This record gives sequence, C-alpha cells and structure tokens, in this order.
Amino acid sequence: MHHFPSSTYPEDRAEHPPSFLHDNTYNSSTPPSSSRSSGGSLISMLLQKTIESEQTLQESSAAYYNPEAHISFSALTSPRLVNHHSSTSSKSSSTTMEPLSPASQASTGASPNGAGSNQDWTLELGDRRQAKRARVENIIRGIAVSPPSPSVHCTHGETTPSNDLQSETMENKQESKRKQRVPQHQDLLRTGGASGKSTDEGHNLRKQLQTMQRLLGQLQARFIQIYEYQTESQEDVRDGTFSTDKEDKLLADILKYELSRAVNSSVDSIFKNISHTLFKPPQLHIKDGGMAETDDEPVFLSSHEPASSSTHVDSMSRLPPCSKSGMVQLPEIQTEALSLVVQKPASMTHPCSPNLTVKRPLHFHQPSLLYNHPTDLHEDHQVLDNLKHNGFHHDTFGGLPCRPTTMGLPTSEMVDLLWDPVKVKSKVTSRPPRSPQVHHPTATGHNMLLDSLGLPHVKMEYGSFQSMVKRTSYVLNEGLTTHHLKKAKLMFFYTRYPSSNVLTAFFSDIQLTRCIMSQLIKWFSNFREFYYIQMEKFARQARVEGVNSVRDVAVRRDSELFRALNMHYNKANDFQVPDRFLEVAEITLQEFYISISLARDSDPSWKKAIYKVISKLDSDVPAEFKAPLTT
DNA sequence: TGCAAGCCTG
DNA sequence: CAGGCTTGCA
Repeated sequence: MHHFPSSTYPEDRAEHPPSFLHDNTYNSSTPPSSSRSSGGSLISMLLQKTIESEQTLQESSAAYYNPEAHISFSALTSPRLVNHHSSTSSKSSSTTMEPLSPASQASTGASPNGAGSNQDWTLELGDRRQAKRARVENIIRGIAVSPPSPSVHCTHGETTPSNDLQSETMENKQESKRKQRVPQHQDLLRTGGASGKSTDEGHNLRKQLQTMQRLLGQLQARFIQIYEYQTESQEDVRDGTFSTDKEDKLLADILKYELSRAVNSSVDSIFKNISHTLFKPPQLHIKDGGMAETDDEPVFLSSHEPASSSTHVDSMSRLPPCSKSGMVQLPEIQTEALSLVVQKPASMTHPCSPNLTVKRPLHFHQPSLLYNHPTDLHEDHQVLDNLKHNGFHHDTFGGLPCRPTTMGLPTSEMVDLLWDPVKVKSKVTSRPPRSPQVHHPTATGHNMLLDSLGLPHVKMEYGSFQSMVKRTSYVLNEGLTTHHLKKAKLMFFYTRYPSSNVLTAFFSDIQLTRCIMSQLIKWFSNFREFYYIQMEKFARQARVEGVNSVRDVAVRRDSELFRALNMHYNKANDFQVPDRFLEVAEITLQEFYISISLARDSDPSWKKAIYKVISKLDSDVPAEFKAPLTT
C-alpha cells in the first residue's frame, strides 16, 4: 500500500471513474503547442477514421456524440477553453465527475446539447456554422496547399504543413520547434533517396508522399468535422460570447501542430518500417495467426503477437523483459507503425514495445480506438512497404530498430511514461537502479554528517578551500563547493523552504554574497522541483495502479518514492533520513493524490496550494549542520 | 517596475 | 544543476 510496485497497467480505464478528468488533465498540462508528445495518435486515428470516414460523415449527428469525438476533441481543447468553461461553471461538484470541459462532456455523452434540443439548436446555428466551416476550410486549405511535396529538393520549411499559417504565429517558440521536426524527416527522406538509385526511389518516394497527402486530406476532413462539433459546443456553452478570431487562430495553431505531428509520425513509421525490413531475420514472415503471409505483413503479425500471448494485462512485470516465449525473436524490430496499424490494449503491455511512448497518448485519449481494428489498411501499409525497397543503407538507420529511450525501462518507468510524457526526460534519467538497501541504521550525528561531507572526491580542493573562502571575491561556483551542495541536499530533508536567515546561519563558512545566496536559493528551488516532480509522478502512478483512497497513500523507507528521493538528496546513502521527512513526503504525496483525484490539476497553478501546505512543514535544521565543513 | 518563485530547457 | 524566461505580487 505504501509503495507502488508499478507492475500493472490500467487496461481498463473504467476502473477509474474520473478517468476523463485525467484525459483533461493531460491536455491541460500538455497543451497542443507542446512539442514533446510526438505521438502518432492523430495519424492513427486518421487511419481508423479513414476506414469509417464515409459512414461517419453520413451519420454526422451520431458521430458528434461518438466517444471517439471526445478523443479528437480533447486534442482540440486548449487549456484556455477548459479554464473558461470550468470558471464559468460556478457550482463546485461534490464529486469529481463534473465535466470540466466540452471534451469531458463529449466523453461522457452528457453533452448539454443532448437529444431534445439538438435539432432546433442546429438549425439556429446553421448559418453560423456555415461561416465557421468556411473559415476552417480556408485554414485547412492553407495547410493543404503546401503538403509534403513529392519533390525531394525541398528545403527546410518548404514542406512544413501550412507555412503561411506558421509564419503567422512564429512568435510562438513551440511553433518554431514544431516546425523543425518535420523537415528532419524529410531530410532523412532526402538522404535516403540520394543514397539509392534515383529513379525508382524517386518514384517510390513520390508514391509515399502522395499517399501521405491523401491521408492528410482525410485528416483535414476529420478536423473539420471535429471542429464543427467543438464550435457547436462552444457556442452553446458560451451563448453568444464566441470569440471567432481567437478560435480561428487557436484552431489554426492546433491544426498545424497536429498535422505536423501526423506527418511526422507517419514518416517516422515509414522509416521504422524500412529498418524493420532491413533488419528482419529471414524467418520472420512465418508466424501464427496467418496474418503474415508475405513479407509485407510482418507488422501486423508482430503487433498482434504480444496480444495473443498475454491475455490479461494484469502484470507487466511478469512478462519477459524484451521478448515473448517461443515467438520469433522480433528483436525490437517491431518498431513499426503500431500506431498506424493496430491499436490493441495488449500491445501496450509488452514491456518491449518500442512504440510505447508513441502510443501512449492515443491510448489515453482514444480508448475507443483501442478496440478498433483496421480492416482496410492494406493500401496504406503497402505504401510503407514500398519504402522498404528504396535502397536505404543500414547506416542511415543505425539504431532505429531499438529505441534506447524506452527499451530497457522497468515497468514502473513505463507506467510513468504512459502518464506523463512531458516529464519523460527527468524520469528516464533520474531514476537509476539502486540496491534495495536504503536507510542507514546508524543514528544521525555530528561526526557522521561531517564524515559524509568529507568525501574523497572533493578532498583535493578541500584543503585549499579554506583559504579560498577567506578571500572575498568569489564567483559563484568557486565559492560553493560540492560539499556545500551535499550539505544543502541533506538540509533539504529538514527544510524545503529555507529562509535566507537559515541559509546564512548554516553556510556561515562561506561569505554569502548576494550571488551565492541566490545560488543557494536556486539549489533549493531545484531540490523542490525534483521533489514535487517525484510526488506528482508517484501520485499519478498510485491512481493508475488503482489506489482508491488517500489513506492508502503512504511513504515509507522501502517505498519507491523514498528511494528516488534518497537517491537524489542522499546519494551516498550515508545519512539517516529523519522520520519527519517521510511524514512530510507522505503528506505531499497525499496532497498530490487528492488534487489529482479532484481534477484540480486542470488549473495551471494547481500546485501552488500544495506548495503552501508543504512550506509549513519545515523543521529546524539540526545545529550540527552549522559546523563548518572542514571541522 | 522590480523582485522572487516557478517553469522550461539543455 | 544552471541559465533564461515567465508569472505573480507589491
């Protein structure tokens, strides 16, 4: 109960009633402008929707309330919109089920535009929607005008979807970053094309790109559809306070982002597919289920494979680290377009799935898609297969088959990634494996502290340090040593928000210039940052793992959370962490758990309330810490 | 406007 | 962890 073994994956989101709030949360914390989550969700959805597009369009009204609508819709729901809505809904819910955004409304099917009034309302807004649609189409046309050109002579930026639109929002940093990613792939394309025999490859490339254009066209159509639905909801909710220009701009921005991402993902998949082929062992095309009868199908095969072998996803940890029994060794080759091809919940459970990070957003935003199986993806798949024969060289894709960032992750990491792609970096790098033995049995004491601070690796500077301190003109980093850093970290176990008085008192061995004081403050700020990141991460993980009561949220010395913290602030593990710290950590974790459970995290500044609570839990730092480091 | 705290990124 | 940027407050 106190720690979260993180061995399960919530294949059934229904077990977590307020799950839609998490979807919300996800969106609000990672707005569409974020360039980090390079999922393939849209393109996958597109492929799915491609199959259904015609019927979907025909049954338009039904489609609007299709659960899938919420998926795409949530992608279109900016934090601003969410906030707007939640701020205007005065009644604070007693449960967490109150929708905070149109997205959640759609997801629950409890749209205010529901059955009865739907028709009238639609009629009233008909003209408006027409105009709106025209605008949207105009925007999209702008995007469509500059699709990834078949030309391999393109330069950076030229093939970025919607150049004109992007220039209109170039002040946005994220935007420009987004812009960079797509061309990268095109560079790859270019490189690959140049490395082979030009004519055939050019032809193949052209085919790929044409298909991609087609896919994008369908995606655009889908956006229009979604947007119309969004517009309807917005108009209904706001009752006339609709801000057309801003919405257009927002939409344009989102569209650009999603399209870029879609292209990106698509191209990514293509290349993965190529590498798949290049590295594919000869025996690969055998395999069960009969889906793979030709070389063109290993993707289907391999993506299904984990599903068939692990029926219930109850324990990721039980799965072998990187391959399944008796199956063809598909060594990390299966990087291929899972997102493009199939979305099965079980595929998530394969710890080895290199697509994990790519698929995550899809799974959380598009639960209904998880169970949709493509029926007519052959053509698109064919396109990918074509690319395989373009004569790319191995070195072009060296390292592609196995993505190092996700391949070796322990299951807890994977859950982690599932939940918070934004923090992937810190997670992957900040949780090194560590021996289970965590706390030191010896008591805290002056000698021990001093011993711990007198580490060998700083011994050399240590002698001269004293004299250096006496000279007053230090630049920041020369004044503060690793000793001080370590000391500060240990102090963090007592105080998360040290006052400048405390800092002055406890770092009296060094002349606390304004600069150094800022440095110390910055250190503690960094400490807190890490601390709260861990808290949020584990709180979310607790929810993922089905912890239903805050009473079940605890932090003990054998908790994963504690390990992570101890690892960070007490790396040498030679300091006995005070019990009080565990209490504070537990309270912090509970605060996060509660806030997340109540969907408070949809508020951009939701953490501040927690910070306030935690800032009152500081203890006095033991006097021993005042002793000069060199004693 | 200036500062402090937080956030983001490398 | 540090630097730069943003945000919130007085």
